Amino acid sequence: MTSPTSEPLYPFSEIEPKWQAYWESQKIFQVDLGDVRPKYYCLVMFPYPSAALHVGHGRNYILGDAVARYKLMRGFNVLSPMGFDAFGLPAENAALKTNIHPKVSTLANIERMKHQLSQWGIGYDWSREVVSCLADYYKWTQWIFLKLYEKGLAYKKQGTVNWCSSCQTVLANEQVVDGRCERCDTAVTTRELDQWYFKITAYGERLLEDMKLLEHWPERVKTMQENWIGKSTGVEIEFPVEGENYKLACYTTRVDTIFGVTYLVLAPEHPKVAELCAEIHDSATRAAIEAFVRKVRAEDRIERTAEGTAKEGVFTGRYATHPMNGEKIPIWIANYVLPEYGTGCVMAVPTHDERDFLFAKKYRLPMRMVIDSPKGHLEESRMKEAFEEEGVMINSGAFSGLSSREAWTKIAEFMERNKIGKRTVNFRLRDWLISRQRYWGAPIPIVYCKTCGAVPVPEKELPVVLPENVQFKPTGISPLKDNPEFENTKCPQCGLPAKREVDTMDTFVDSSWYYLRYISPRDNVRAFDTLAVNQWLPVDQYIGGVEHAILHLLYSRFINKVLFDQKYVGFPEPFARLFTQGMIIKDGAKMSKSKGNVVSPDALIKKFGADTVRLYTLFIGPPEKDAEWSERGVEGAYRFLGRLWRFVTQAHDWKITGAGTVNTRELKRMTHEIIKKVTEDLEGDFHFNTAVSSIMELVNACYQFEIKTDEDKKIILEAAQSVVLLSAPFVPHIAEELWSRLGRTGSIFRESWPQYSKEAVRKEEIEIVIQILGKVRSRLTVPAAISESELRARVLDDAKVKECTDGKPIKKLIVVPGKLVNIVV
RNA sequence: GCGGAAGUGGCGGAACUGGCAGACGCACUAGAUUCAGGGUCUAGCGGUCGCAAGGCCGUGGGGGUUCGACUCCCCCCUUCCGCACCA
Repeated sequence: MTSPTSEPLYPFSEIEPKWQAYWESQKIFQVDLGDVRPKYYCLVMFPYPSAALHVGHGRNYILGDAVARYKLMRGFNVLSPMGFDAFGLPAENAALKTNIHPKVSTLANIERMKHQLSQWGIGYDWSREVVSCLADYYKWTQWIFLKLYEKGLAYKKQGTVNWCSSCQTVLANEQVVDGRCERCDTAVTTRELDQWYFKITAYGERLLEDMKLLEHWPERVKTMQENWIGKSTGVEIEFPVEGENYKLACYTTRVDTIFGVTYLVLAPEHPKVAELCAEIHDSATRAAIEAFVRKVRAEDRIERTAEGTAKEGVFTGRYATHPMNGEKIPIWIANYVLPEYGTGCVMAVPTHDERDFLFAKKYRLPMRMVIDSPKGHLEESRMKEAFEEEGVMINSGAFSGLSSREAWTKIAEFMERNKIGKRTVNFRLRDWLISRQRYWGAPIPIVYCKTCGAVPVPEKELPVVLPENVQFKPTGISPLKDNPEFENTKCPQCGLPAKREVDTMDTFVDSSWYYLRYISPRDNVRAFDTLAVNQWLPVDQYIGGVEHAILHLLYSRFINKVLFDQKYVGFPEPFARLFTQGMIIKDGAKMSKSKGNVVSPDALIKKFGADTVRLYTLFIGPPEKDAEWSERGVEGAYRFLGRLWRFVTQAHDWKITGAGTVNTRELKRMTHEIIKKVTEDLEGDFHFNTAVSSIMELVNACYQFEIKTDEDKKIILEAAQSVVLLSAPFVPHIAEELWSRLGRTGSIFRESWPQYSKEAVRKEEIEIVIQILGKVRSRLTVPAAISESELRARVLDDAKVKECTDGKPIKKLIVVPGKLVNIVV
């Protein structure tokens, strides 16, 4: 353990504040949007302003900063902005305990975070800071709402919604994780409420389709979005109801099993349930059905939709007609059919659907096999589970004998010709519920007028300012309801007294467009400047946590597409490249205050300096993977920086006196080799961990060098300069300091990234591995330019080869140029 | 169940397009330093047999392709993540 009283390995505590102040005074990160250099928009997901950052949060900012600094040195005009996703529940909940207004605590947290970020040496263009809870920002969030409203993409409807009893507000589907509130982990219940939605379902197809454009997004994120959107292709089939003049529509993806339908099932919420039951004259049966419907509707949504939940149902006493064979099909109501997916009515095929199988077994409903397994015929009476695979059609009229796959299309076509059904597409994606019954959010810009109805607040009257003097105790009704000054207004259309919408918007609306605002953050006539935005976006590199794979990233893509359709932006996707970094784990768990495993950066920075924390964070492992934080590892990084410091200062004074095991030519070659390696690591998927290890190798090699000639001085200086330049994006403070100690003036971030010379990288002599039957038996050092025939001769002449082959005939000699020779005997 | 990612020393992890497995770091061992500690430097560090030279085994398991497999193919096991009664 490094003792706190020991001398520092290098004067980090002096140089770090010095260079941080220098960067600020030199405006290194302030961007002139009109600069001639090619643009590079490097964006780190803006954080919620929490009280204190830990090293896990740090990884995010350090990665982004390393990318930004690297691109700066590559000659790009780099935009690296930062802001705060400042509305939201935590501040409001804290306020209930501390009595400090959310605005006050949020702004204080922002200041503290900014201080921490600057201590880390993270460079941003702070002149572009956006704070989503300030009126000059949320004014435009409200404007976005109006843009959706104009196109019918924001609407209000009564429906079953997720309710968190602890947060006292509704939640979007995306915010319910395993049946629990994403924020507070309380089990989510349901309520019937009249709420505002964004019609994201209208964009389901395009959100899916345009994933083709997201070449540089992680596969897992794309897969998660794909699953969430949940597109399925099937057929909607109409079943005439006996004794009625209407039909029940069923959605199925397995139209090939149509001849196996032995009953229909309605969701208890299906609109036709009441109508069907009204015709039932037996009052006891009717009462039983009504009781069942009431019971299921009252059930907890989450429990009801869990897979293991027992299937229950009642027979309605009514029948439908099978559209293909005219059979009489009983109509049931059951808990396992969901009202919101498909048509809320399912054609049941017990033989080929496991859920229908279980239900049919329980209620002794008939089954009919219509697809034979390729492995042999199955008897309905002996089946233990449904056969859900493909096979050969049987008992299916004219379609018998076809493969089920073939029959699928033929039956669908037949149905379309005969107007029985039509092919349709279904999505699992639901509309985005954006109303929240809490205080700390952007008010929804709608006014309710007795004569005009719901009227959008005109753009000119934005922002609808969130009043500050509000009792925001959560009651399940928006606290703004208790503020007559806010609620009472005049109808923008007729001027008569009217009431404002009192709900606020989901904070994910705030964060779904902030990346546009950074381009013209102080513009008070429009949300963003289309021309400038089209120049600067899509974002070249977006960096953030994978926890936003669905929520924020799907919402942003959606909002961007809405703006694209209205020609406010000229690009269909907002983020060209996405990088999702892994979590930092401590003692096997994610860092959190409640677990008490939080590693605070403040003490570490004090003890080892920010560069050490940065270096270790980058070196800890592949940035996209989770990694376990280790204090020992931090010390290793610190020791390396000490070694780097000593090396560069000694190299400058020509004091390198290593054992001389690395010669002049070799050191030059290594220098260029490592410039190449580090550059490739950064150009690829941010392999910072291997980039750092390469730099370590070069420093190690330099310590093996001995300066004897003037040429040696030149070479060691080149190595030293290269090491400093290459490490600058990772450890900017020490790099600046060493750069200046090497006699250079000005910021190292105004320097160009080093270029390697192909000439210097080339080896004159190479070591060839000699394998016999794939096993390494010998090595041979030969000139790099050696001809193959010459190499063969040298190999066969090798003493070790002669010994191992021992007169055995050589069957084959495989030569991999520049690498190895394998001898087959 | 479906989908995704992964499995390499005591640990974190390297390994280009099939070509020397274990780079770099941590931990550890021994030694050096007028050496309390820390720091620094030198050497060692997958397993196993051997005094050594060297041999054999080794990238979750089992098969296969190949002159050659951590890498490609087939089967299986395990872990993590996402979705999940979506018809």
